Amino acid sequence: MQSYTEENYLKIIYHLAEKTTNVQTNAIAEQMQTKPASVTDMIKKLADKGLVDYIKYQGVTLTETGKNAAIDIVRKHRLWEVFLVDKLNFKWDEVHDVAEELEHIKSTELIERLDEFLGFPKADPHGDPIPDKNGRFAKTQFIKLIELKVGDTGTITGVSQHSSAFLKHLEKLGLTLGIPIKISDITDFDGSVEIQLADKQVNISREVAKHILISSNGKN
Amino acid sequence: MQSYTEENYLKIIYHLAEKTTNVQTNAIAEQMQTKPASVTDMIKKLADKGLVDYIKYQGVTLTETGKNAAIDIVRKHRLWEVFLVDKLNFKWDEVHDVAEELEHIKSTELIERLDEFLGFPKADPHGDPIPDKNGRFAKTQFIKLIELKVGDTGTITGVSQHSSAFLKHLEKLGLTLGIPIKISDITDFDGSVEIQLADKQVNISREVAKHILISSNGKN
DNA sequence: AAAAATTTTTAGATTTACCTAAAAATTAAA
DNA sequence: TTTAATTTTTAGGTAAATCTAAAAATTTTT
Ligand SMILES: [Mn+2]
Ligand SMILES: [Mn+2]
Ligand SMILES: [Mn+2]
Ligand SMILES: [Mn+2]
Repeated sequence: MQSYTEENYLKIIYHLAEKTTNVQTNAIAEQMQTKPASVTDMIKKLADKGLVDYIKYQGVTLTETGKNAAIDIVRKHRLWEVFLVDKLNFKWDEVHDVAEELEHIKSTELIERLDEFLGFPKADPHGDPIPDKNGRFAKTQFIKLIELKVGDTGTITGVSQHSSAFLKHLEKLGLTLGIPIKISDITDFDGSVEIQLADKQVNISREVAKHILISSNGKN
Repeated sequence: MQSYTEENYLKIIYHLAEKTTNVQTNAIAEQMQTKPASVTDMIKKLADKGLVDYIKYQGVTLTETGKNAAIDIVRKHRLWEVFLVDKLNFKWDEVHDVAEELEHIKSTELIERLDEFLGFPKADPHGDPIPDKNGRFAKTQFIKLIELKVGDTGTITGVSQHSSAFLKHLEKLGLTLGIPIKISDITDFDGSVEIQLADKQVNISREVAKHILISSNGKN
């Protein structure tokens, strides 16, 4: 059994490992909002427990055990987010912090029943996949909206930025999950993207377009 | 803001204060499953924070602030228990431990929405009253089943013992919340109580009868 | 391949919540 | 009202998770 803190380290290492194989001390420190020296201490502890492989100065990778533990926490986090949005009517920009706490509640029974209560959802309110109780989930192939060309169509199925400010912005524009879109223009001047929605057109900056994930209906 | 541990101390002091005015160090230690020396340490800390009044060797009492904090934790505990039973189909003997963890999740918004989602319940699965968001709740006047005389009738509305063993026992006998009962006999030999239910008679020991709470329909 | 910059680790402290053992105060018994 | 038993506190320490400052290793730049 891991401590609250150890669980947070595992989860953060897991997420960082989605981008780089060997996760660096400084990167962990930044995510954990702590100092590199503290990270080194914790890494040693996790290595002693067999949760990470660690070579001094070379960063860490999760062991199979460590990865499973991390995925379990991700599962809990995302299920709780679904609960908060679907059952308690939270907005998608309001759920992350509470889920950060709820994910540490230790009860397998609780999570299985919650999963059932929610109807075994496949994705959380931000479009991120929810691992099943065996830790399995489809590695979804999203395209970043910014990679689409004029005329391409698709459906918004995720975001790669979870800050409240960003999510509220999308909400205001009507760019929420499940919304079908078509790229109507890409501005020469600043590269901003004009998007055709069912009832209106909206213009978003490249920065915003980078963080919207699309399941493409095929290019044209 | 209190730590997880401080919250547990406050809650335990609150419950102990329902029986005695000045709560003793040893009593707290027993409930907290820790040593008296540790309790003294924590009491000093809580006193410094203005959550308890403390005179050396004289025990503690909660301040107004401390009491409010304690009631808030009790509220969360009981609401989560209702959630677990009503929504996730846990049995009344399975919810306490998980609620012990959930009660520490820090989000006023979460609890208010949960309360609403549950339909603003007035009592938890054990019949204990749930304080409203202002900390107010009716001080329910229960009679212990053991105090009833032959011929008295009433309804089971609470239990004063929350152990899984006890609750499972009651469940098996059909003695659950809301069940109307009538005392049909009190055995001379061992003082055990014979109870008439809608469809059957059951016999319970004095020890069990002590921990069943009845809202009386009046004596006869 | 040095020098410079960056990253990571070690060393030594701090804080929180514990602990044991022993001293002090209070309460109960003789 | 002494003595005995109980309760509570103090003193001194431990383990987990931090921190700062300084040393060591690695990487990047000249
Ligand atoms: Mn989240
Ligand atoms: Mn999410
Ligand atoms: Mn309970
Ligand atoms: Mn209860």
